[in-house]
Amino acid sequence: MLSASDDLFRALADPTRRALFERLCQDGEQTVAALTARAGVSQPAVSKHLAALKAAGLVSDRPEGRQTHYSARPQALAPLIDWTGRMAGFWEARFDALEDLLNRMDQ
Amino acid sequence: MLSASDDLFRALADPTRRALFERLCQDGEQTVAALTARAGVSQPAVSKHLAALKAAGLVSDRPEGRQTHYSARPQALAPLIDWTGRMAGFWEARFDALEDLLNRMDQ
DNA sequence: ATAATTCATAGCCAACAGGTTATGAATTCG
DNA sequence: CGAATTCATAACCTGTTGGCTATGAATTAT
Repeated sequence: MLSASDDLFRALADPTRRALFERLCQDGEQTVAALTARAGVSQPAVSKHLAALKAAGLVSDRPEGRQTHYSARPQALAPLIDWTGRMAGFWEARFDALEDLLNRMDQ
Repeated sequence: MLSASDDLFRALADPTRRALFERLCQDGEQTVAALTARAGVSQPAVSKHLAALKAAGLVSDRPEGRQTHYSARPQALAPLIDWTGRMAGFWEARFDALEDLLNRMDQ
């Protein structure tokens, strides 16, 4: 059962990758060089992380001359938001059921 | 910069672990044996996953005799929800700024 | 034309993650 | 007490991951 959002969860699991995505969300489009300058890892490492983010749909790239501009695609977070919502939803549902039960016991 | 929610993201990265958490959210408290029955992996594997989930605060355990009951703690998802909110927030802010700029250019 | 810049890919390596079987501790049943 | 059950831990193996350096392709600057 390989969900499509599997890539999403896995992509966000790495702190370096999350930091890259955060920067793109905050500051908008950036070149690889700009991202590398603050990433704390080598340029090839950054490129690989960006490839992973792209595979998960979290970023898109815009080649222009010899540089590549990357930008965030926060829409890609939707499955994650859905999932957390479902989990919280299940929780509420079970909580409501308990409340119901307690109410009935009260009578 | 090792964030506390690092464990959280990493814990949710594994599909087997997510499935365990989902089951606990849906069906409530479960023993290790019950979880193992549907996990598709061995009992020790399940125990290890549960330990990881517990380390991330996603589940709590309740030892009772020779069995251990696990249950979900969806509150632990809060940092994740916060984070996605911030990312979307940054996005909106930048979007609004762009809209603003376009409006001003329009005049 | 030559040199420099920007990025992606290849190749390598150490560390980690997820799986297994084996085992042991604690509890419960006969 | 002895046997069986339930779970966690240990020991081990393998594939993956994240990092690096080296390199090459493509573009831009001199």
